Amino acid sequence: MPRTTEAPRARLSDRQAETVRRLTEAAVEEVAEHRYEGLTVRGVAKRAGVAPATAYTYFASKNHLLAEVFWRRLRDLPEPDPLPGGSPADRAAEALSAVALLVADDPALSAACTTAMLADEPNVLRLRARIGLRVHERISGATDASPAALQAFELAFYGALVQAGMGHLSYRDLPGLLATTARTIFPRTEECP
Amino acid sequence: MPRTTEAPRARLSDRQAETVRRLTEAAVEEVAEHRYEGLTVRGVAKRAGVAPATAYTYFASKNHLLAEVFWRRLRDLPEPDPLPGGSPADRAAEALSAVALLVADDPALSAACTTAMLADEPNVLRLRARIGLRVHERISGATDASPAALQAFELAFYGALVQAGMGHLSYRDLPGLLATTARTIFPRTEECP
DNA sequence: CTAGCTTCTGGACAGGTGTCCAGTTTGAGG
DNA sequence: CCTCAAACTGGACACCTGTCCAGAAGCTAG
Repeated sequence: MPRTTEAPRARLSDRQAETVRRLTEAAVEEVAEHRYEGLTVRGVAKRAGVAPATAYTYFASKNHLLAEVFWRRLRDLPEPDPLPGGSPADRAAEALSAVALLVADDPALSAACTTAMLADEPNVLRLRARIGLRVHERISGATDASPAALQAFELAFYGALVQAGMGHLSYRDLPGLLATTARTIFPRTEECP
Repeated sequence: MPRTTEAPRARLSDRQAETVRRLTEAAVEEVAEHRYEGLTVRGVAKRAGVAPATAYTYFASKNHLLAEVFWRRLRDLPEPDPLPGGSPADRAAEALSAVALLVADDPALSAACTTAMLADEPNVLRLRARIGLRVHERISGATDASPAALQAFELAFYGALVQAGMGHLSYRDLPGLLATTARTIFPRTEECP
């Protein structure tokens, strides 16, 4: 009986996991060439050397596929050091900057992932929940500020991510922006009685 | 020569403006019945008593149509009273709560508008720019806090809107959440020396 | 080696999308 | 009342999407 791995749909055999990996890699390449609009599941399948029907076995749509790309990168992101140097604000900003920069090397990819993540589909929804949880863990692990401050910063993070995904902000500016925002939200809590 | 009105595409005659109005109204009804996924431009056209080709004359896609619905409501929203009672935080929260609640009466509609607003299409992009400008005006008009605080709150607002659009937050909770967030971000500036 | 499962294939399918255009209706100006 | 341009119609079009399934190919246990 074949081994299994964590998977986009359920449990996968090694062979299936490899197919899925090739598909997600091909998706990254396709999006780099054709951007979000130009990417099709059939195109990704072709590039991955796989029949379209096979791709659809694992991914219900291109949004599902791209969301999986983001999720895999986030999953593989090492946890931030627990309480390293710096103020609570800096630690929080750093913890989320890493997430914001996950796909920042390729602008087309980051835009595509953002769009995909926002899709209203069951599979995307499931991935989004996982991602949201991970983000929440990262930020609450990075600082012990008040829940209201944490929530405010988390909201601002998603706002920034969406703005960047829509092209209103550059991904490269996100770390700086998050740092400024964190300093606006967090340190006051300590300074004021 | 017929009068013209501000329009989704360009300048419209009275007759065209009426057609567009009927289409946006029909869209609201359709989305209430069939939700975002079930809405089709052809369905909206039928309900509005108009040929599909006519609908496509004014709206390039269902996202464009739904974004227009949101934009029209925002356009018709009265400006917040300039500096009424309350702290800067309360004023800011109030100014943006009104925006968040624009489509909150119908959950399906609010979700649909959120999804549509995030689409990567030229027409939606144009509307988004207008809406972003309007939001920015509202918040900067409501308080004279520092630019960093304003930006932080604006980001949090969009974050909250997206979370609500994705169903992670209830629209009804947004005003309270925005108030809490505003109080976390703003008043400190004044209270601390 | 082979039986029997798992995985992949390739092509057909129904449905939806946005575009186009020749032809009809509408209504304002003369 | 008539003219004529603006606005709408309806149906055909090419394309894309996700689903399905019968059969081929690949692996693994016996």
